[in-house]
Amino acid sequence: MPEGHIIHRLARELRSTLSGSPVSATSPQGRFSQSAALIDGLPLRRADAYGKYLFAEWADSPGGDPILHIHLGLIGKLRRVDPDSPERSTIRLRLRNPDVVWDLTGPSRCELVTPEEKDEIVARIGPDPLRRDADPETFAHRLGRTSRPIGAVLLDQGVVSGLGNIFRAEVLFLTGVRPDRPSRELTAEETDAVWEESVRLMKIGLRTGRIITTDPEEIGRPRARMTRDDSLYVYHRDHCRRCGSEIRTVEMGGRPIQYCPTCQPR
DNA sequence: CGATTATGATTAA
DNA sequence: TAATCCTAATCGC
Repeated sequence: MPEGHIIHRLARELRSTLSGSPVSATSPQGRFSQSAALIDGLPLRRADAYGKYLFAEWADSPGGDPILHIHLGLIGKLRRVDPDSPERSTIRLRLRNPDVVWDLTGPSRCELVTPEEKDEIVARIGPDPLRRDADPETFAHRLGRTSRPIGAVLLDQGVVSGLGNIFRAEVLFLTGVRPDRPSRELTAEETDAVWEESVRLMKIGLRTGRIITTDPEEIGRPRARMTRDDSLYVYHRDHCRRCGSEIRTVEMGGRPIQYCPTCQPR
């Protein structure tokens, strides 16, 4: 159940824990056995995140270097587990080196791709606020091209990649934009603000490993000591964390989004 | 113990 | 829009 910041953290952790020695790859569940065999015993060359898409590239393969593409979807998990933990039947992929074990369960995508296929995937998705090479102008351009509500557009990974249901609600709260505003009718200032808030919030997520969008000054305690009730303004709340107004929920982009009718005027 | 829910996205209709 | 995929924690009875 991750948004982009979690995928970036996973890429970083895969790099730091799996580099340096050959990695064994197995599929206790069986569904990925054939592909796992193709990367079994290879060294990790690199691991990167683009939005919610994770790529692990392997070296020294006789048949061209394969790239493992993972997308966790809504329920997928990639977690570091105790090296002695049992091989449960839901583990699609287990990666192991002399020190650590990683288990992948419930992914919506787990496949080997070629470098060309990876490039196609990356080319298809919009800029990722967590990447240095992200281009805000591409984001602005794609926002201006559609009349769909901004709330739906922020979930469209072809427009901006890495935002999920929590970040989109909180970004719109912090920029004072109602989710039902037609995307192309946002002012240039609002569009800039939506991008900048996405960058700022996701960086905090990357640093802390949690989605924390509230201002520590406003809340009166540091982020490290915030409870669930402190950390968000509108997502899954009954009342606005800032003004106390009753939060409204509407369906947008196929999923519920919350907003504050007071802090987010039309 | 079955139903529901969850930070997602693709495919079909 | 709806159906579908996949897992696991939590909820309601």
